[in-house]
Amino acid sequence: MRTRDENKIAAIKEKAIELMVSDGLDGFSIQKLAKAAGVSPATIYIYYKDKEDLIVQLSTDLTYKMLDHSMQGFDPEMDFAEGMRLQWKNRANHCMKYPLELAFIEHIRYSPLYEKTKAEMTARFKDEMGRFVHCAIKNKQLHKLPFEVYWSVAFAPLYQLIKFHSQGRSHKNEHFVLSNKLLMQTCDLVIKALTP
Amino acid sequence: MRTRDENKIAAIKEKAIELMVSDGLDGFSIQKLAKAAGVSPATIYIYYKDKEDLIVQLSTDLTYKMLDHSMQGFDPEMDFAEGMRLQWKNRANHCMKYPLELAFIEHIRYSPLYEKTKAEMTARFKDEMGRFVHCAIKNKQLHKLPFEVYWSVAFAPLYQLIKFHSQGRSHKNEHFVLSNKLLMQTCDLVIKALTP
DNA sequence: AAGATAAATGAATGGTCATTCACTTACAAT
DNA sequence: ATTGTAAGTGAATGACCATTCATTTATCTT
Repeated sequence: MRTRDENKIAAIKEKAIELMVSDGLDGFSIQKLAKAAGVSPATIYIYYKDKEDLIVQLSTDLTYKMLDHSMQGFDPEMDFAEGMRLQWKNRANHCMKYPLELAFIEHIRYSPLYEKTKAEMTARFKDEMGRFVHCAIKNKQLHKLPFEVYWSVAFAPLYQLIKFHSQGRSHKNEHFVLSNKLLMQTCDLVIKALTP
Repeated sequence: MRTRDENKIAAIKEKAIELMVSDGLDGFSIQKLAKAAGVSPATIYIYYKDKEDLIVQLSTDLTYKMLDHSMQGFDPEMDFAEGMRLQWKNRANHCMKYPLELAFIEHIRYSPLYEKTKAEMTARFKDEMGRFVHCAIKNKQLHKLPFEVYWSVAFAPLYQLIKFHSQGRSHKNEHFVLSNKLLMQTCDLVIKALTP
C-alpha cells in the first residue's frame, strides 16, 4: 500500500486558509486550491467529501483550536476578575499569533456553512463558561444577567479590538496597535461594568 | 424615450438583499437575481456596471441609511450618557426594523468588497463621533482612551446583542429576546465602564 | 520479486457563471 | 402619426466551476 503524504494534506489545509482569506468565500475554488497546493483536484476529494465538507472541517478545527487555547489555565471556580483577565490574554494571544486563522473564521462566520461549527462549539464550551458565570454571580462578583448580555459585554469588545489591530496591519496610514497594557486596561473597564 | 420602470429597480434591490441573505455571498448570482426579480439579466447591467458594483452600491446605501438613522436627534455636544443611550436606541431600532438589511451587511462585511463602503462611512461619520468623544473627555464624563478602545467597549456589545436577538428568531429552541429594558440596562453598564 | 492496495493523478463532463449584443418595446417630442 | 431614444430583452459566448473516473504510482506484505 502506498503511504500517504502528510505534506500534501498539510499543504491543502494551509493553502485553503490562505486562499479563503485572500479571495473570500466567493472566490474560493477547489481548482485554485489544487493548483496552489501543488496537488490534483481529485486528491482533495480523497480527504474531503466535497467543498462544503472541507470548509466546515477546517473551520471546526480552527475554531476548536482557538477556544481550546483560550481555556488554558482556566477554571470555572476562579475569581471573576482573574478568570476574565486570563481569557482576554489567552484569546488575544492566539488571535495575534494566528491572524490568518482568525481571518479565515471571520470570512465564513456569517455564512450558512458556519452553523454546524457553531453548534459543536456551543455544546463543548458553553457549559464551562456557564459555570464560571454562575459561580461569579453566587460570589457577588458579577451582576445577575442573561448569559447573552454577559457574553456581549465581556467579549465583544475584545474581538472588536483584535479586529482593529489586524486591520491596522494592512492599511498603511493608520496603525492601531493593541499592546498588552492597553488590552488589560480595557479588560479592567469591562470588569468594572460587570461587577456589582 | 421609454420611461423607466421604478418597480423593476426596486424589485432588483429587494430581491438582491433576500438572495444574498438566503444563499450567502458565494451562492449569489446575477442570473438567479434576474429570475427572482422577474427581469432579464441584461436589465441589471443597465443600472449596475457589474456584479461587484451592484453589491458595493447596495451595501453602501444600506450602511449609510443605517448610520444616518443612528444619528437622528444626536448632537456631539450632548451629555455623554444621554448621547450613548440615544445611539443605542437608534441603532437597535433600525436593526430590528430591517433585519434583512442588517443580515445583508453582515454577510459581506468581511469580504474585500466591503472596504470601499467602510472607507466612505468612516469619512462621513467618524468626525461626528470623534467630536462627541472629545467633548465628553473634556467634560470628564469619559475616560481618556484611544478611539478604537472607546468604540469597542461602547458599541461592540450592542451589535453582539442584536446578533443574539436575530439568531433567536431562526432557531426554535432557544429564544433570546432583546427587550427595550434589557437594552437600556446593558447600555448603562457600558456607560459605567467608560465613565471615570 | 510479485502481488495487493491505497494514494495520487490528469483529463473530461455537465453545469453554472458574468457579461454581451443584436434586437424589440414603449413612450416623449415633434 | 412618425420618429428618436432609452428601457428592456433572450439567447449566446467563453470562462470557470465541482466532481468523477480510468489509470498510474509508491509502498507494504508476502
